[in-house]
Amino acid sequence: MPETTTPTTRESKHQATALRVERNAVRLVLRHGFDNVTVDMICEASEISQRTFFNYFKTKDAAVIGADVPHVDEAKAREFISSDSDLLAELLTLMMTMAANLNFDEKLMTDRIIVFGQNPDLMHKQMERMTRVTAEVTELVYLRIRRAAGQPPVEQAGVEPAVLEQDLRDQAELLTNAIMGVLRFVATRWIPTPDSAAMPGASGSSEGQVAPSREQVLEHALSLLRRTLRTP
Amino acid sequence: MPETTTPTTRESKHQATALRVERNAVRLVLRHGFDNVTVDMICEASEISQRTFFNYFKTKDAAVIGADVPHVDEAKAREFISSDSDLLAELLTLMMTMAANLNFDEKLMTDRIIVFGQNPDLMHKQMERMTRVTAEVTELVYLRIRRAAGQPPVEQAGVEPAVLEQDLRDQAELLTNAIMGVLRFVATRWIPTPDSAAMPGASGSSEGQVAPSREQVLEHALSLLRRTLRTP
DNA sequence: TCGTAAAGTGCAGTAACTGCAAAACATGGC
DNA sequence: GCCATGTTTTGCAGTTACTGCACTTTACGA
Repeated sequence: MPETTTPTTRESKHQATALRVERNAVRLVLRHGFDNVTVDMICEASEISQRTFFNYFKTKDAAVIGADVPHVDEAKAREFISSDSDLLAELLTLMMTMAANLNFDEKLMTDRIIVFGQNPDLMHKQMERMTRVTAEVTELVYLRIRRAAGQPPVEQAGVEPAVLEQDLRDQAELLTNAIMGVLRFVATRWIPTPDSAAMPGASGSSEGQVAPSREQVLEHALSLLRRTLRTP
Repeated sequence: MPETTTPTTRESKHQATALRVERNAVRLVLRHGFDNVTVDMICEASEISQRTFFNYFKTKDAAVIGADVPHVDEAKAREFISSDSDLLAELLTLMMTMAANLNFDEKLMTDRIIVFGQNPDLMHKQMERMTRVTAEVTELVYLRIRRAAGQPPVEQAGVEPAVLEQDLRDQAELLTNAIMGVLRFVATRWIPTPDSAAMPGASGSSEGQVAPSREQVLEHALSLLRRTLRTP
């Protein structure tokens, strides 16, 4: 029962193949559109059999939007829970860092975002994935607002601590879901403008502002959100 | 070119068949689970050929979640735009009336909701459908908040009315997306409790509150939302 | 009652996906 | 270097959702 064998060949080869397939998938979809790309095409380009493809990815979608499921980073989670500044901003940031995952392949990531822009269905799939971790995020929000409410879990005067707690849970879930919507909004603004993708240089539009950075978009969305909430 | 012919036989027969298929689809899915129900099974139960099935419904999903796409009612839209009371509440109500559509078959509707509860994928599909009308709703919200802001479309002092208008559009879109999240939350609470579905009478749980009505759930969500927004 | 257009159907084909069992391969012990 | 062993890859056959096309049946208006 050899524990940590050579930490490489087996696993790294697997990862290399997965990455190659994902790249080919995204490239092909970018060129021909999702519906016009068959699994066989991706397989041929990646030099694997169809059966192997489905060993790597559960669905055709998965190859295009990426195999790795969004998840919450431990450290960030702790930081989030114990912070006391802007809840909305920090929650939104947290969820964005989940979406843009560990993948350090910059090209692949931006290409993917473009694909999302061109193919709403895939964007939905991605959002659907996000909702799979909703429960986790909700838990984090709950822990934070409970702490902020200054309540040790079940210590309360009267007869109904359970009710109050449930209310906090509901609030957490509600907030998480709402922020998910905001995230969707942010995502749409985040997609590279068709112009900027085509022409890095000035093509005719006056401003040199190539494509809004994540931070810019997020900041804009937040200020907008705050203003919106203040109005009614 | 006869305009309004007999308003019945042709069309009503079509609707009757569609309804029959939907009922069978929901019934079968409820009994066996979505993945264990084939289109052929639905066809056999409904006494139509598979080819006809796909003439009625684009996908297997469509038969289960219903053929009719959510849409905004003209009258309600106008009412919404010109109202000045609680924006959040009215927007949420508007979207809920979209989801629960014209179908007057009570049984079918509740069964469907149960199906949604048992099969998250279908719930997602339904939400995805909702997002298809996001643009429309956004437009309504925009019209309302623009009116509330007291701005006739493009009449403004300085050089940047376009910017202000775009900001209002962004606000509308953001709000719509966020409310969609709230709607999702409401939906989860809306699903009949497994208990109440099984046993109408008292089975052991103390309260006689069988299942929260739509109004109750909505009211709860709204009060929760308001409290949540006041806190941070 | 008949002609026409619409609705329903059979059939053949494509594409995503699954299970199974054989083949190819990598790895560690000798 | 070579063999035993477990893992990965693959081929193959089958299922299911879905589509286009051509043909039959049906409903409707004249």
